[in-house]
Amino acid sequence: MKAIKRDAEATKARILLAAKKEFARRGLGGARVDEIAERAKANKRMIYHYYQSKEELFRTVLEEAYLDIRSAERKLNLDELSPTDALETLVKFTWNYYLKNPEFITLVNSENLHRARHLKSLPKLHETMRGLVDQVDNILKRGQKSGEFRSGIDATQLNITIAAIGYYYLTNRFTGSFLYERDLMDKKSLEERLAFNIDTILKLVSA
Amino acid sequence: MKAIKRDAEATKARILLAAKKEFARRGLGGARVDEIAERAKANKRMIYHYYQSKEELFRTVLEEAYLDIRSAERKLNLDELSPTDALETLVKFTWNYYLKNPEFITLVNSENLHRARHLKSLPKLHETMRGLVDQVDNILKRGQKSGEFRSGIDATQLNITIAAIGYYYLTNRFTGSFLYERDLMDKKSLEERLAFNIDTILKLVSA
DNA sequence: CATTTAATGCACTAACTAGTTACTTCTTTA
DNA sequence: TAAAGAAGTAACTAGTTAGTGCATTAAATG
Repeated sequence: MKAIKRDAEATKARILLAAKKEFARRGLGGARVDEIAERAKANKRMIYHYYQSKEELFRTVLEEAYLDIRSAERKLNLDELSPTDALETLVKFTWNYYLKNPEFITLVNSENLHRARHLKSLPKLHETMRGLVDQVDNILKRGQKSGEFRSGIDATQLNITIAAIGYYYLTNRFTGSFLYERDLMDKKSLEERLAFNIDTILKLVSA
Repeated sequence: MKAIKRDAEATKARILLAAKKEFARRGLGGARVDEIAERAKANKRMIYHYYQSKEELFRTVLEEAYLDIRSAERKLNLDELSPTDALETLVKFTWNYYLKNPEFITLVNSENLHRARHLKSLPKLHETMRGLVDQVDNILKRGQKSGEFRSGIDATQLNITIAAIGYYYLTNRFTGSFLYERDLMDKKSLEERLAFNIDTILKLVSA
């Protein structure tokens, strides 16, 4: 039975969600602890009670973000699809995940600005990541066997490329929309980009 | 004849260079004006004398950065090369520019975190950018005519993709090296990535 | 050489920010 | 039901940071 006025778990979760939004909006350096407290409808003291420091809170947010995207990825069950379908599904998924979770991109950018300092204390993520590369490697091998794909494609490079063509477009949507003088985020542009990305990847692997 | 102890131009330039480095290292929010002054071996008062505010200084740094990459791009004289060579040259150039000027990437990231707020007061950049897209469009048209390239390729999408496959790899080099458990920045990895990128683009356009 | 103009330096402030202290209020359980 | 422990609050601190006022010094000009 949950308490109404006092619920540690709920408060902790509210803080985490608020932190995710604030870190995504302003980056680690730009985020304000007071702002996170206000968004979470919690007292600032509670943040330090549950998460010790701003950096530790960031670390937790980052870990959650990576675990979430990888967990969603696993649910795709790519092994059950044909190699070509599997790859197309992965490209679509990656694109849509970035689109629906824009905070993921900002968090990763922020972490890279800090030279992956926080990630380094999260060794659990290695394994999760290895799984993804193995999965893509598997698709590639199946595709080669069936004659759909050419041989000699590096799974890590392909993975990076699939992420890159979506990530870059979305992370640079503001400067991009300005410089190319078109709204990169309207419905038509987004559909066009996704189609282009699928094309890029399929042409890259095809025999 | 240049003054020795007082040289407005030199001081101004030193401040700009120092600001570029500091903004690239920490982002707009994380950069410290005192640090810029120290790096520039100038008094903080001089920064405000020449650039009015931290944001105005950032704006200037950003404008310089965009003008510099576009100016370097123009020097490639892509129109004098065969379509395939021109495209390969552009992919190589983009990659090497990012590699040698890592601050460009960080500045762009920072500007996107701020929703391209500063860029919006720099209308001059539009024209410079239009030139680039036209140039790539020209290469595409020549390639289609010669039968090397397929038709129906959007120049803006291609441009974005050429930037994306290099940019993503390099901006995420810290998280990437950690997650993929390999040093993405050692000589061999960099060469491998460039080769993969050239391959990706050429397969994308080929007839 | 004298006067003006621009460059430079020091010391300051007003606002902000991560983190803490000291306290109150609620919930659980022996 | 009393006591202990956990959840929550408000006000504060110590340090930092962008931006300035004002005096000084060097170069330009007539």
